[in-house]
Amino acid sequence: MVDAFHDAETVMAHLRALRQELLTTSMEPASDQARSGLTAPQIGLIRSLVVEGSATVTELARRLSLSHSTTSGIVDRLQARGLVSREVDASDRRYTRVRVTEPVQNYTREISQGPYARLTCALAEASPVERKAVLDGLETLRALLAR
Amino acid sequence: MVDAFHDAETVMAHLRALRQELLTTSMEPASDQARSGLTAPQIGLIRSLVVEGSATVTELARRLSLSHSTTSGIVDRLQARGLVSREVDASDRRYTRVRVTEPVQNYTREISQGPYARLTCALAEASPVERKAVLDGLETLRALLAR
DNA sequence: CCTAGATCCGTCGCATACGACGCGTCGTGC
DNA sequence: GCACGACGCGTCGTATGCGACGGATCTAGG
Repeated sequence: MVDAFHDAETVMAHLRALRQELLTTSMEPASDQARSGLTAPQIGLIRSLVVEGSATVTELARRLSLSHSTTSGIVDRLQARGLVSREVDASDRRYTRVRVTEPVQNYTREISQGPYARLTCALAEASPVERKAVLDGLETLRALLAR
Repeated sequence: MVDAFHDAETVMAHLRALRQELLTTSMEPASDQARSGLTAPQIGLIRSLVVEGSATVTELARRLSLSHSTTSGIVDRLQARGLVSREVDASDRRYTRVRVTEPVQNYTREISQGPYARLTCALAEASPVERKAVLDGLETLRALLAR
């Protein structure tokens, strides 16, 4: 039991540090993201629209594992910049389809290597054993919490 | 290298989901935290003060792996509730020592099993192999990013 | 003594992130 | 037809989280 407590602290410290490195500090200097002034969540949302197609706000929230209100706020700011658009569905007026505007559609293909360049590079240089350890660890942790 | 890209998406999805489950939704129904109305970061800060002793704002930020401004904000809200106090150091007036107020000092000992009860329980029920997988995975991921 | 640098702190603006609430819209049952 | 629940959406209030800035304070060098 004492070990579990200590391990919990260790896990939380790891997760906090990872979050900082990947979600907020994920933008490398002189990268596309830094130049465009977009944040990681914003790029993730645009990428989802380009790769998986346009969707409603609730669908986007599900894709990004975010709440509906958070997603709505991100769409707000992207819409204010003219990067995405909202259109009310004609057949069912409850739905609002979110689309990427045309100029972005093309540009995004170039940077579509993803907002997680830092993480992607790190994983590319990792050995198969290391990669497996990372994925197994995260899957195991989530499985433990789901019990 | 396409694999690295796919793995990066998987890792990010895991981290997002874990963050939601542990950092924000970590408060179980009818737990001490839910009753007190405190958030996980707030409890973590108080716990650090009780377990590791009073400290300055910068020291607290280092302990919690947070930025100084974020930590200052958390202290602000705890101070507004009368749970912690700020005292200017007499010898060096630049420093502000943050302390837990007396009523909290005693109460906190009871709930000092940690704000991560959910995670602690999950780890306690995990097999040694599972625990090792979790810790190895997180350590490997951080080592990869530090390269 | 006193200027320069270093250090700590608080604050600001912004972007996430959540739950709760209310509004409009669609289907269903009466 | 029509009330009523279900659903999607936007908004509000609040908390976290960051970088950047400026103010106050100590310390070292002249």
